[in-house]
Amino acid sequence: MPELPEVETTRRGIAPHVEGRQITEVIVRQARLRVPVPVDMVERLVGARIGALSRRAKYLLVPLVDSESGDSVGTLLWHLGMSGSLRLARLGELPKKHDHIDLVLDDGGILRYHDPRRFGFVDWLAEDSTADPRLARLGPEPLSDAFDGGRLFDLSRRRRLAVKPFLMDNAVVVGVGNIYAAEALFLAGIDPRRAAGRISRKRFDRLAAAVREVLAAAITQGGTTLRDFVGGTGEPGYFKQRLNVYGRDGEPCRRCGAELRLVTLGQRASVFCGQCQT
DNA sequence: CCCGATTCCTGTAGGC
DNA sequence: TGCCTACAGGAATCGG
Repeated sequence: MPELPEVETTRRGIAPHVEGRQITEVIVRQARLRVPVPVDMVERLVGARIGALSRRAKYLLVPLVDSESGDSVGTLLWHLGMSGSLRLARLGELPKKHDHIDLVLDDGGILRYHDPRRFGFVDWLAEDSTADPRLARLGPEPLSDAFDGGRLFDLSRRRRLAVKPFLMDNAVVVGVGNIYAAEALFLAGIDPRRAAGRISRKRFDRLAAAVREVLAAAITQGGTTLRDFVGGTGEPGYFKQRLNVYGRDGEPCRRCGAELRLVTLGQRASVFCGQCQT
């Protein structure tokens, strides 16, 4: 499911094919997504040109400029939810079930949004996208210098929340969902149930490094495909075979052989090794 | 402020 | 075999 590495994989996959292209037609087959598709999105997009794609947290940002003047006309804020994917199709390629939105481009390409569970959305941001509250409240990018063990330590003092939901809080650090939180905690040797406020600075340094390591490795592998995630050019991600704990409860720990345990933290399944993670 | 619970959605897995 | 239920989960929101 799309966490940061999957969104980044999508961005890299589609960017070369959509940047600089003009949108000639927009087809919305299902407007009832997590956030309803803005009613005026079609008229705003048709004729506009796509600028340089970027990513913030798990959001894909698609800037649009006026084809004539080059002036910014706004930005699409796209979230893939848990089952969404954006991929390239060719003109004439028939939509399948759950292909909710097509952006038809002037070279015959189609940017096609597919989302069976409709937890994703696309919304319209006017000129100054940083003012949007969904972006303004976000913590630092995990692969930036602003994220480190010191930040985790400072924000966690006197907090009794378990470290796993703490790490998944977007105000702490963005882009870390259930899969990569579990994997990073395994790599750092930290029990996901441990209260965030009772973890040392040294162990948070290890955790921050583990978050960076697992996200960078997942991006290299094209993300994690559990069921149906595909990158921008339609290929699955290959990080699943590198997973140490996520989805492996009852199976042996790859490090020590102990049976991996399953607990619920913050209403999320959390798998860990009771031997390796303390 | 902190944190747990609830909500949205649908395909799939598991139980009986 | 087929029906039913539980579960998957990001993030906004609510309530204690």
